Amino acid sequence: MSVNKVILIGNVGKDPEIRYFENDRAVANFPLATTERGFTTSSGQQIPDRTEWHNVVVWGGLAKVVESYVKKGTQIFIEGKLRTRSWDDKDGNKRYTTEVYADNIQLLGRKSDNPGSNGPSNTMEQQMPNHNSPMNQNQMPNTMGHDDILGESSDQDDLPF
Amino acid sequence: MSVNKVILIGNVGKDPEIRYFENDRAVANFPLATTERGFTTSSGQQIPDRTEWHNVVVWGGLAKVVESYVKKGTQIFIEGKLRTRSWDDKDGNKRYTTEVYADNIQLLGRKSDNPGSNGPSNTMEQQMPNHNSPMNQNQMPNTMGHDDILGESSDQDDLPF
Amino acid sequence: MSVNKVILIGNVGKDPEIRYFENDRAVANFPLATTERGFTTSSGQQIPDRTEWHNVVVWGGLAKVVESYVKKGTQIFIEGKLRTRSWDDKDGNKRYTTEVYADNIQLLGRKSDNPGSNGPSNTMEQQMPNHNSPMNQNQMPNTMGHDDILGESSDQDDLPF
Amino acid sequence: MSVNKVILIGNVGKDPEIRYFENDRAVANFPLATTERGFTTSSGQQIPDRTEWHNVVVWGGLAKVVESYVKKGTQIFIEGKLRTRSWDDKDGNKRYTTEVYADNIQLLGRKSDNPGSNGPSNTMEQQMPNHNSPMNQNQMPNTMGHDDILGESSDQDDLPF
DNA sequence: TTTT
DNA sequence: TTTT
Repeated sequence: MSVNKVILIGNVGKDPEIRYFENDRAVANFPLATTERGFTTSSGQQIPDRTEWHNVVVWGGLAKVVESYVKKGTQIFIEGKLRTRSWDDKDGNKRYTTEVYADNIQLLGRKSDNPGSNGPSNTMEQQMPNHNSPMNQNQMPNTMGHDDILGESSDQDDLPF
Repeated sequence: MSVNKVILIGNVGKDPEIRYFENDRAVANFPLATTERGFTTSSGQQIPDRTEWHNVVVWGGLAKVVESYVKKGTQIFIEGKLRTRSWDDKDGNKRYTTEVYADNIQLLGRKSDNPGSNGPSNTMEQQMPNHNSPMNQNQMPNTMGHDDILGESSDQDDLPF
Repeated sequence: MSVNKVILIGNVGKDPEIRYFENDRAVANFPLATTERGFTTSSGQQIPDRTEWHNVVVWGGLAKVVESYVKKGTQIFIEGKLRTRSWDDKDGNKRYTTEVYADNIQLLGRKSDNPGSNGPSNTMEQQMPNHNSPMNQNQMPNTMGHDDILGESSDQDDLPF
Repeated sequence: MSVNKVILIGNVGKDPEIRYFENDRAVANFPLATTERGFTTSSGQQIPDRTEWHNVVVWGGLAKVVESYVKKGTQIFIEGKLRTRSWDDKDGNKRYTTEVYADNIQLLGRKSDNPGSNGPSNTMEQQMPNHNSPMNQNQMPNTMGHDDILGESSDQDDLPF
């Protein structure tokens, strides 16, 4: 009776952080930026570009692939779902963080961008969606303090799209 | 260079709140629940259902349609994008809230579910209507030659979902 | 490097046809109608509603659930992928049919629509995407001759969406 | 009451064909390939890669952007809808062709992949620009406080995808 | 007919 | 706070 789906294409803001748990279970976290192009309204008002940052979480085997192949700057496609978890801040206040749990990741860019293409021919898709373990709930709040600026990316700013 | 898309099907948690601004611009807010079915792991662990709550925001003409036709309990499809905004709490701490800005909403279920359904034939989409040129219409009158009647569908009535 | 995704919400045009193979593998086929609302152009031209028919194919365990719970008239959400297969018509000409291979189906409508809700609490999602078996390629062309009319559905036609 | 959505990421198979009509209306057509990775089944059977070809149709202003920036080999993201049209072949038989009508296209890959990239900063979307009210902008200047630079990303260069 |  |  329900659908909860997120589809993103953007650039990874910093190298993913990977943590391993006792049972060799892994989780990767990284910020992803999507940028909406600005425009000029009919009344002449300039609306600037707007960058949105998404907290991406990846579990299991897919996290290990992320560890190997996703880095700061990588352009990726993500399919996943939204999840908001709560945690207590240092003042004892309840805080909420919304994350994108990815179950499919595609690295974008052409072959010529990826000279060292000798890794696994992996579609990076999870066979079994991870349900929320209790451990999951207890985790620290993450990836809320990125220190990247995507605005300066003159590398991509003169693309027409 | 970017995609930021959310697709949800769920149930509205409470009647939408609508606010109007000076220029007759409207915004609607409501919570939407999506529920993931629980399951039993291979090791026998019971994973319960998990409900996710999404903060939905709707601007402009679509907000007015929401005001008329969406209410607590309504099952809807939403297409939109993620946006995280910050605000300062009473202790001066920066807080973040992630919302889903809807630009397409579809009411689901049968007519009998939607009592107030006498309004405009509105696709509830914030877009230019698509490219139905006359030529297009002529090429494809009714593409595959169906001649049934899909009305009075009391036949959904023994479905388990 | 690739994404091939289809998302549909529509009404099933006729009862699904289910076929079973030797290894208890099942496949279900049915037509699904999506209807785009007509509108009036700025120049006053009337653009009528337009119904699109999709050939939906469902494999494996999901096909069995379809057999039990999907019927003519059912409103469903489908997530799947596009696949075009070829076959030879009686004159020896190569023909092509594009189908939507569903890997997630959600039945829509409210509880009150589904009084007999005693079936499996099934999210109707395939764990393993079906790849194309040779048998698959040899199948007969299907679901191209529906005999339903969705246009007469006065049951849904006065909905505002 | 309906949703008809297609999301593709793939490679353009040949240079788009553009046709112009009397009223300066344009349409672009091109094939797009998506490739599903092969795999080995649990019983040891080798399933090869499988490439799917999609007929993409683009109308209006977006067609002109396609003319300028999309060519054979380009990796693109497409959002659109399915449409099946019929035509009569030379033997008078009715034939059907399913096409993807694109209403949003994003060029993927880095600038260096897109030599002719000196055109308009165009999001290639057939929609009204979204609801960036000034208020919106003021509420969320740069939401999460990043201060990195994501440019000169030569760091994609050893990815296997 | 693309791409990896 | 919804729904099944």
